[in-house]
Amino acid sequence: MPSLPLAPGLTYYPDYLDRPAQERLLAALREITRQAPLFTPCMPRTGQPFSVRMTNGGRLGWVSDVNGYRYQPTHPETGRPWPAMPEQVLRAWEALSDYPHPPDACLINFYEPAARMGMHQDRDEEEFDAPVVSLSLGDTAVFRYGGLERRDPTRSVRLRSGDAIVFGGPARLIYHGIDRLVPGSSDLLPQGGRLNLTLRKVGKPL
DNA sequence: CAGTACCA
DNA sequence: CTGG
Repeated sequence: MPSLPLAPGLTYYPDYLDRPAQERLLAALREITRQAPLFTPCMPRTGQPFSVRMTNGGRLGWVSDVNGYRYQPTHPETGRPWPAMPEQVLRAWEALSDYPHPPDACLINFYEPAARMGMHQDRDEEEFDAPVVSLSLGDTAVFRYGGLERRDPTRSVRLRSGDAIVFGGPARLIYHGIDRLVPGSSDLLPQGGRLNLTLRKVGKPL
């Protein structure tokens, strides 16, 4: 499996999923969004909505509302438990994470063509020994990454449908975000847009 | 215990 | 970029 180090601990796997695998994963995600509809998260304190909508699979899901960021076992609107993670996603974690326990959470972010994600760190977990594994589906995204401090210099790379990226070791807590999508860059999603899955181990293993 | 994946 |  070809891979490129973008920075120490940050590894890029171009074309990790071939087209048939992307289509199978998309079908599984449609089933998840049927059980657990996309919701619009908002910023703590201000209530400013995100331009990205999200849902989750797995034991825990990441949510954000006026009260803050957290992981919780149920959907914020339906109150039901999150659907199971797709089998494919577990296989990707086993292949890419080099971590001996399964992930607790699969955050599913849906980007409409104009959606963005500001620079942030994934630091709401307890277990930073486990990496974060990210899978991209649909339109190409301009992904920006920096260092452990907000002011550190940044670089960008385009993430295309089927690409994977792993944030591990010294890159586990780097700042990263999505500047924009490249319109019309994929025909996987009929209406355009992008799905991003991030797999995380939230709690310390028993 | 505080912490802004937002915006200005 | 920083602060709210």
